Amino acid sequence: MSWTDERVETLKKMWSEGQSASQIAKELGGVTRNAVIGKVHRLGLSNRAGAGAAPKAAAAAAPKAKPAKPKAEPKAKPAAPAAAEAKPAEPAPTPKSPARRAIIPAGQPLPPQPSTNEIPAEALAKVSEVEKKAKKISVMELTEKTCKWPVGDPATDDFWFCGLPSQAGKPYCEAHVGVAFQPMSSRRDRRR
DNA sequence: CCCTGATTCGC
DNA sequence: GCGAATCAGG
Repeated sequence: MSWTDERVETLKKMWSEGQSASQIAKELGGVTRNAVIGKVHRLGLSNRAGAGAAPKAAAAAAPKAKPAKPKAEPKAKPAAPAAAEAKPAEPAPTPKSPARRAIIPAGQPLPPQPSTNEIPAEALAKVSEVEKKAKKISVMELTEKTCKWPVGDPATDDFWFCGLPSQAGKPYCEAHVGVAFQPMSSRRDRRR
């Protein structure tokens, strides 16, 4: 398979939508997630741009020597130029917030329950976006791999669980993890 | 072990 | 340019 305009278009679209590389690969067919990621990088959209892309520009290119075990001596580490600008006003963070009363019946552990604290508009937007395509599964269908974020009022039939694929070890999907946990300041970090 | 994206490097 | 292999991490 080759990267036709159409396929690239789909790739861009899905990537900016937050789809994972494997999902995109599956959708396109004929390619692996590696191929997708590789293409994403070559296209220069490794960073999920599109909307609230925080301009984390000029990352200090630590002039540290890497004593590690270099397979091959790289020529240099050209710190990315990172021309970050274009800051489209973040669309209003979803005023769509019907009176949500206590979710979760009588459970004790309930990490979520936003509204009290300020959650990044981006995170909220992400959640509402996710809730639209949530699988809406019942409690019976929850597994180790499904997001267990409850939505709606348990007292009504308008209650379901997100059900989207959760990260290993985490009870929620990426989006819900974002609003469930405050300390999400440990991300975006150049490895190696 | 499941998954994620990131990077390298032979092709 | 491509993507498998590899790596780093949740």
